[in-house]
Amino acid sequence: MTATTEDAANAVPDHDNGPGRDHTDLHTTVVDWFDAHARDLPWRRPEAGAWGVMVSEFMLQQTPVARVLPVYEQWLARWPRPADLAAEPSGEAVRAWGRLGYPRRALRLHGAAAAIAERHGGDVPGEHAQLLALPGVGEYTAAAVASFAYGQRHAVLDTNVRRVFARAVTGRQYPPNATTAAERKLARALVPQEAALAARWAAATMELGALVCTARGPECERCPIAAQCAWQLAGAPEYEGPPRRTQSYAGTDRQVRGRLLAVLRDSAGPVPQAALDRVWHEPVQRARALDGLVSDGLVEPLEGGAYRLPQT
DNA sequence: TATGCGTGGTT
DNA sequence: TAACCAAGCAT
Repeated sequence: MTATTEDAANAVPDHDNGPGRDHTDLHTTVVDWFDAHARDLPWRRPEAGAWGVMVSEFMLQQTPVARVLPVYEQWLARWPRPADLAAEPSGEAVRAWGRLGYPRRALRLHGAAAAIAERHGGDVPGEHAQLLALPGVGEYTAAAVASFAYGQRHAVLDTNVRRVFARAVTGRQYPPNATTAAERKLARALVPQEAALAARWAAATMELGALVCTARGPECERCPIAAQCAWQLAGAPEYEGPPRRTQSYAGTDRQVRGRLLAVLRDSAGPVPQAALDRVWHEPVQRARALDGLVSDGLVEPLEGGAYRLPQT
């Protein structure tokens, strides 16, 4: 593969990521900051276990911590082990998901629990490859669970870490739209050698991005590495690059799906077609959205035109 | 690689 | 007040 413009644009100076470079001071500074400032989140407590970590990671995919907290607590109380969730219909997972958004995650978490019960004796696997094979688990989540729950050494590259590295190392206000090979390479180069430290580094860099090095209004005065931050040293230049397009929502199928599913979720039994028809005026889009929910396995059609959450 | 996929708080 | 943003994944 030839070097692309993007690769060149995201190249990191040799003095920052040269192979074998020692980043001990950086690791120490960030991890010490984490020890002093980390939030006390339930999935970080020892009693959460690997299942707690996995549940939290699913819920935190694109959903803020504050909204996850109450649902997480109820979820773990009801389904303390993967097999407990696997024993229930997937519709119960969708219902318990509530308004966290992206309800396909609930379906995938249920599927992951079933796979864990069947293939792994009911225990969340510790191997990255086995985690990655579970529904709803991608590169980030596999690395996060292996790192946080099992103390393994992985590059954990989420949106927070990408932003921290973009600023502190690459000198840009924001990372590229899509994760690049250069970002992955940099993340790997910065992982501490020792596994236990690597796991703390992963959590610490994420926390720094979540609390201090935020997307809007970063609080550089509070940042432990502001003095070494490439973006700060460059004078905090504004982001240059393709517009980071924000997703529209109003009037989309997603909005219609959300309304349809809300009715199903809040209803104990089957919902007649007529009740669903009331959530959206435009019949073609309404039917398309409902079809999509059915084909996604989020909704089950019944004889006679009624619908319900899946019973399987 | 670009797109679809929810929801609600913040600026 | 729209736009932005939030621990991504699957296709």
